Amino acid sequence: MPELPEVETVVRGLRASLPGRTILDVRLGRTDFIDDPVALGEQLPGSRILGVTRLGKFIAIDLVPGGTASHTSERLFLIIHLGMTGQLMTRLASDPVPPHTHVFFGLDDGRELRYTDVRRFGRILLVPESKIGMFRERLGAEPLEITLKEFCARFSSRGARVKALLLDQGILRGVGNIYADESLFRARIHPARIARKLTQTQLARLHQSVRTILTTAIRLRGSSVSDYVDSDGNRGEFQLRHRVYQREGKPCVRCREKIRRVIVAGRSSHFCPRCQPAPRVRKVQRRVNKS
DNA sequence: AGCTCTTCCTGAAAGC
DNA sequence: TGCTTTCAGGAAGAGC
Repeated sequence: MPELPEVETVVRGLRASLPGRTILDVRLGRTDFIDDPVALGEQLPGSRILGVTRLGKFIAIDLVPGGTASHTSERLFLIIHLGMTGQLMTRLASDPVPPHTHVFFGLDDGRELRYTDVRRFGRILLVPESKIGMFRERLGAEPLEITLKEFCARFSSRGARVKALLLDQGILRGVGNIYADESLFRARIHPARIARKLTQTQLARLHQSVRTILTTAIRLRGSSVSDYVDSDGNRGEFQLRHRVYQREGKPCVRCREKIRRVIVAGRSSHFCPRCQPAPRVRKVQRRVNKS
């Protein structure tokens, strides 16, 4: 599923071929995941693409309005979240259309930017430049930019499980289930540990592990475990390097113990019980029946 | 306030 | 074999 490395790979692909193009038209299929579908058709045709950037797991396409709205409108950001099964690809308008393709942006070079999403957990919205600051403020820090000091500040005061905090987009933006589990394994921290009980050494290890895992995953163009493909339709390769994610019952690469899966923060969490020791639980007094 | 659980959706895979 | 059930997950919203 698309997390930071996958979204970064898509963004790099789009950045290579979209800037300078003009959106000619917008065609919509199902729209229940689009904040304001009417606005897409009204505001996008005629607009020119300036650039493509990533904000956490969001793709931001920077546009200059050029259509009927150009005399009033400021710059605009087309924001796309891929959810779980979303795919954003450029194709020739004449290419066959895969099922569950719900949005088509016709371009001035004979191609289309297409959004396909089986489960429609994704999201599409338009944000005017004047409000992009507000949008950005609700997101946490970029995991590849945050300093150790700031990282510790965001974790060491919290009573939630470390896994829940890694997934919280208001703390770090871009980490999802795969990279949370892989980072925790690398840092040798159990996903159910309470964040404020982690030592400085453990937090430092986690900070560095998140960076290492994400950087490596970007280099391998993301993890393709189900539907993920990049903007050219190619799969990633980081799934071949997964140490715990979806490896339940298989031997730990470090100690051979069987990888386990438990639910933490409502999410499947994969870990090695030997390398990532469980948090100490106050033993419940067990009353022994004496008679 | 802070944290966890539930809900949305579909198709693949497991279960019977 | 074929039908039914379960499971996956991002993030909003409900619940505790």
